[in-house]
Amino acid sequence: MTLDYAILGLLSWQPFSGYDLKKVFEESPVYYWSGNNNQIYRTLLDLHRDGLVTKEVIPQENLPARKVYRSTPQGEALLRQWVLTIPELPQRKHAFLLQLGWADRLSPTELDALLEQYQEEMQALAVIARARSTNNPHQPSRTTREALLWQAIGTNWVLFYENEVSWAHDLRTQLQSLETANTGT
Amino acid sequence: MTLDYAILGLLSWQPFSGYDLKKVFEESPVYYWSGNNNQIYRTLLDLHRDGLVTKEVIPQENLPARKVYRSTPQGEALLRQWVLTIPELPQRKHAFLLQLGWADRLSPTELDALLEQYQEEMQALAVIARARSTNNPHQPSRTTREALLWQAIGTNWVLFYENEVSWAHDLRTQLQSLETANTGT
DNA sequence: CAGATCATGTAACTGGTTACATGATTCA
DNA sequence: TGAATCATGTAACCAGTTACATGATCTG
Repeated sequence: MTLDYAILGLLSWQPFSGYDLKKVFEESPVYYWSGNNNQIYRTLLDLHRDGLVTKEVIPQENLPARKVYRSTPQGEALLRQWVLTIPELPQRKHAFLLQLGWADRLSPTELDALLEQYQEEMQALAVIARARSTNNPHQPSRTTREALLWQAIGTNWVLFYENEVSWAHDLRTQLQSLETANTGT
Repeated sequence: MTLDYAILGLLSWQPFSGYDLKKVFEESPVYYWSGNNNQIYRTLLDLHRDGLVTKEVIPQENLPARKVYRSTPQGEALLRQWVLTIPELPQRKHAFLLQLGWADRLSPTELDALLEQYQEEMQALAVIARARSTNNPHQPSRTTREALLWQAIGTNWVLFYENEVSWAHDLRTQLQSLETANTGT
């Protein structure tokens, strides 16, 4: 799994509490996980048990104590080791493609409506991704190189969505010309 | 979940046994799942229990009986309903991007090696995807339109990988020019 | 003789999601 | 008054993977 490394990375940059992390996961598209408590709190316990992070308990009046985690040298070492690891292949779960595969039973109008909706959703996500890649507080830029890297990560998401947009657009025009070819005869 | 619809789709096209389906999932990149028995056999039982498919048991000498499934009118109706459903957003699990986010602790050589490897892997997958999109027995083409749709599905995968290739390439040249800018001063 | 292919299936586990629980404080 | 924010955590569940088990037959 990668959630532990994702958290370890963030903690190697800044101290965070579980609650903070949850918000990072919710707000940043790079951290694709559904900001869900369960895993975050449990991984923090694991990381702490393994000596990869330290835990500082900060009591608060009338609120549960904040537990702030920081990475240790062992954590840093493990992180560096992971970063050098051979790259994992990106995985896509593209249910819509399967849906399309059996969409020949739809009328031309129904099919185009489906694709139009998809195209618009992807367009919207591209816009959001572009906006967020420019101003995102959840990414470090301690050096020019690090800023460039995070810039590239943002760009990757933008390109991904834009790719889908133009693909959907192309398919729609292809379908349309096929339609006119059929009726025009 | 979508595995049930994926199977229902295939069965609406051709009769398949669990074993057949397993191979389809293994061989086709569109059906991203790891051709794993457990889920396939269990979904088939579920689909049959719900009257969406029929089961025909074909005894064989010295081999376990083949159980061949076919979709029923109810299955076809449910499939059509699903196909009309609002498109699900594609999900990416891109661990490598996270890895990159913390890769500023690597030397320029280490970092470039990582990206080079990624680029090559994506290039290889693009080639495979392109080859498979042209000759794939696991996709129906009962009409021109259906053939076009499956063609588009294949193209989507190719574009996805090619997109990653050019992204990685761009990033590498950016990093390199940053390097020479630094050392050149 | 070892390993692949045909064909079924089950057990155990990991990863991830949703929903629940507590309880004070602030804001509309 | 109802919802959001701060901050912790647990329970129950679903999806998906790996590995195991059987046993004949074919291929290198």
